[in-house]
Amino acid sequence: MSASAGTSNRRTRVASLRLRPPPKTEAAAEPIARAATTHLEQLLGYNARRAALTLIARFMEDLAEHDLRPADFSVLSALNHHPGMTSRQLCQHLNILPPNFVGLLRQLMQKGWVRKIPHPTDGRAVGLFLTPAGQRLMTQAEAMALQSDREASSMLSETERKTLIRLLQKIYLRDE
Amino acid sequence: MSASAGTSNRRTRVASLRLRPPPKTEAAAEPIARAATTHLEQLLGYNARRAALTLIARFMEDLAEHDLRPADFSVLSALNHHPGMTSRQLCQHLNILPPNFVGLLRQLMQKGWVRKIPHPTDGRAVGLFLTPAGQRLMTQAEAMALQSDREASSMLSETERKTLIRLLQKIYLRDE
DNA sequence: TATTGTTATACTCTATAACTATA
DNA sequence: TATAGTTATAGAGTATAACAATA
Repeated sequence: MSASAGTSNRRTRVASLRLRPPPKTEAAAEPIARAATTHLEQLLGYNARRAALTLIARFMEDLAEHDLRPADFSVLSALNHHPGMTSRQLCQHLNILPPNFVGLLRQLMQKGWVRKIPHPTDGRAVGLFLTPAGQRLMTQAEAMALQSDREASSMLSETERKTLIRLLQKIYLRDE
Repeated sequence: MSASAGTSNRRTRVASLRLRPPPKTEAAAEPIARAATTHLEQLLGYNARRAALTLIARFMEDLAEHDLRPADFSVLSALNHHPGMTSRQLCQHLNILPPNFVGLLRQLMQKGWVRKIPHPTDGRAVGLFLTPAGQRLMTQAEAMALQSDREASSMLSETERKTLIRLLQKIYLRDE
């Protein structure tokens, strides 16, 4: 999402060009703002993306206070609940390509949140574990994530929230 | 989304490492696959993103047959229904940063789908219009988009689909 | 021969600063 | 002084090919 998404929410003040004769009815400059996306709004994919970007933008702001990005959070959360996963396992379950995981993991280790422990019998594999500092971080970060997510969707009732999650899962769980 | 998302949907065959003593109950290698994301699945943002990626992956495949990417489609669709919009207007309403729009527009013009018409009185502004070829393309592409979106969400009833769109819009329309 | 982890690399998307020409 | 459009550039995120060490 572009930076302007978060900051330039005011309406455009650019005058309509009227390069064509204006329609009979009063279609001024302003209505274009809504109408321009009207056709896209029929698409479920478009709506899901817009909502996801709205929710995630909020989530990312809050994560940044912990010096984390979404991928970091996903990895640390997985290790928090399933210590000892290997790089390969994490990549498969979080849909990260192994070459892209190398740098990510290096950062998490440099920050002192993750450590490697070689597998006792398989010299290729290395188990990944949160350090005590990593565990403390995730206790905070996971609570924050839950709260952040709730606040960003505070316009929904509890029933609506549950319905929404159920329908969204119906879409993507089909794929697995 | 990584390429593996579309192709490597089979279950992992990597054995669990068991670097720690296994829990009392039978926690084998396989259950990790589901459990690893269990905590994320409570988050609306996570679910919206997963669903959006699923829907959009399908959409992108179909778009590619027309040599289009999502941003191209958005721009052409806006121009299809609102001819004469300026670059600035398109950028604001589709949330594209002007510098990133330059190359995108250049491609659309090279492909013969869009043309510029200078504003008669404002020398800075240029109106954008679909060419006849661009109009023919979008007649096909928009029909395809609707069908693609329907098919990718065919596991939902018509009522569920409408509910889902309504709830998603409730989230992101708050922002505008 | 297959798998784990890695390096190098490239492409797309997104972002900022700063320029030009017009108003 | 402000706006429309542009250039150059940088940073994420994501992708592929190929390698060394180990099984």
